[in-house]
Amino acid sequence: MRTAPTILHLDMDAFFAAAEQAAKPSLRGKPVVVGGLGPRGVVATASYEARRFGVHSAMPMAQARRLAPNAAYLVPRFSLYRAVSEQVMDLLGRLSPLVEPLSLDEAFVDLEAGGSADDAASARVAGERLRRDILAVTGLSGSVGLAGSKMLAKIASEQAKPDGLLLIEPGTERELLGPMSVRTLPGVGPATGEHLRRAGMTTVAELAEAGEDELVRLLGKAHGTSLFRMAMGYDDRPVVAERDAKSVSVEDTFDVDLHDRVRVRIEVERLADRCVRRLRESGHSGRTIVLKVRRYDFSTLTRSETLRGPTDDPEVVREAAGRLLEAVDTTGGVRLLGVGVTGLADYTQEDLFAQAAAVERAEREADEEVAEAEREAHEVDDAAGAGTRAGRGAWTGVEGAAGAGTDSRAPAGGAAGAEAGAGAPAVAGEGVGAAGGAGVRAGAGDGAGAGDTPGGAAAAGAQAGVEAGTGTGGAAGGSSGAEARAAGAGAGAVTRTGTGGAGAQAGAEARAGGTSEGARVGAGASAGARVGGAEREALAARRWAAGHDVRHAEYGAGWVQGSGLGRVTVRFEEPGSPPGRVRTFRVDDPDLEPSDPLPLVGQPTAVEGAGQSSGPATRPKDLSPEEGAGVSGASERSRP
DNA sequence: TCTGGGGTCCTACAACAA
DNA sequence: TCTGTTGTTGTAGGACCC
Repeated sequence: MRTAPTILHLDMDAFFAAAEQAAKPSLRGKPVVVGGLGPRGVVATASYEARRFGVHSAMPMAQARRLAPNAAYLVPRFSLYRAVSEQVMDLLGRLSPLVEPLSLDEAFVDLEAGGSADDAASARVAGERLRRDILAVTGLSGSVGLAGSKMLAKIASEQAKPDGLLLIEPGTERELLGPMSVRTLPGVGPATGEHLRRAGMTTVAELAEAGEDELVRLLGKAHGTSLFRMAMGYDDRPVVAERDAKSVSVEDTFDVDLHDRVRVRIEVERLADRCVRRLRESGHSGRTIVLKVRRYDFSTLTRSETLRGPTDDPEVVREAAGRLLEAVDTTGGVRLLGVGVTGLADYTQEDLFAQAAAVERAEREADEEVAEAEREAHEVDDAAGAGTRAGRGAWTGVEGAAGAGTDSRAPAGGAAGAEAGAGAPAVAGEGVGAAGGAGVRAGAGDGAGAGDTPGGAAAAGAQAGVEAGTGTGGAAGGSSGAEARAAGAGAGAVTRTGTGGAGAQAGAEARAGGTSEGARVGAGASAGARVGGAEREALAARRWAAGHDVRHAEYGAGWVQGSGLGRVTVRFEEPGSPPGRVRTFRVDDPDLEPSDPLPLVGQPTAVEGAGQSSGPATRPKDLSPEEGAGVSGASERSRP
């Protein structure tokens, strides 16, 4: 607990919804709801206009639609939010090296550690300048809390919302907290709140009066002790800049409960693969595999298994998850499945036996990937696809070696520069590439005919450090490729699979590798050849998801307002433009393609003293910096 | 009229070892 | 050798957060 209010908490106002409003001029001042649009979706964020109708976070989307039928309903665009978040975090980093992000839109900053403030006056100046800078750089508003502890800074920013700043003078904490609801304190949710209410405690003052022993008796040691300290205004948790991830998990809620045991098993394997992908992207391996099952009645159970050593092998995780599934009764239906990995390590202790099996496994996976490809095709999200960007294959996009082409008779893998390649020219999915040699990275590709099942997709390096890739790209094939990266000397052998035909999975891997080129290859072509009418509709709905950015050859940038019945409706406007006009196209209109989010404001040249900064070239008119600058007066909240 | 996804932390209990 | 205690690990579930 410090004597000066130099811990800052920033919370962006209705972040997702505000970002969408900034990106879409026609939505400014209107109710906007961002969240899952499926039958089981929930609200992630509602704009302040939508909140007036009673819509709030975590509310079922169906309920939100009843309350605010005329609001704009959009799916989240995390790529946009991440980009804005990075800009904001960058600004925070200028205040102090000690920045603790809590989520995309929230962070603590230790102003004292950065030398930006050492008393109330300088902290207030830093907080107000930060709000101005955020507005200038992103066009969005954020609320700032300043206090001598993290807990109070967070409470302060909450009280300051929206678009305000509140500073809590050290020494006034108990007086301030006393009349507040127990639910104000971090860690008191619905269950604990109800527990305390039954014990006759509804305000923070009543918690403090009850005493530590009573709270420990009610809530247990850790929770009781920490709650008592918070009620007393004590909180000396430091701002921690770097936190190691402790687990990685993925989960899916299904639109309709799954009853077929085989299908459940397939979904678990898919999730295991996705989880491993995420695990690898984060540079981790893990030791404990966790399976999560939510049943038809919403009861949730988890089963876990701890391995002898950490792994990032998809086959190992898949098998463990499969074993765990065996022990779960799924009769009645499954609503949600999840696969997670905990006990993370930043190295992989590869099982030598698994390495030996890698090649054989890659072949088997190639077959399985065909089925996977169809599924993934439904999930083509920001992987643009549609075969409009023929070019390098997914893996070659990552590795830089020539490989699968988009022709149905793709020439096989080649080599570029110092990289050696060995490939087998393949016509109908038969082909095996192998490469050897220390430090050599080789690419091998095989092309499959239309609708063909790709054959061999195996490659193995003979020595440590060898990386061999095999990719398969069939123009109409929905074919898949498997890359086997094997190392004889035990140096981090990894097996990977990529789906060339569907684009989605390969795209994800390609992005991880730093290029999105691979994401563009051959998605629509394979999907279109295989899916039926209803599925095609679902695919189009995914591709033209409400709110996503598009570009039309003639009309320029816009966003999807809706799609269905083979049509997609686009509003042509962009962050700096006036509200735009709406036009409707066929979902397969060749002039229309998905595009990346545009910056919310023009890139300013300097942020230093944002009042004098060049400012955005295209600042949204209802988010002028003057509004943000006026924090000290009207928008600041103060306690009576 | 139902209840997402990705996390963290805590508690309880059983098994086991020192 | 048996018993009790304590600490650790694995497992399952719950609460909470954004």
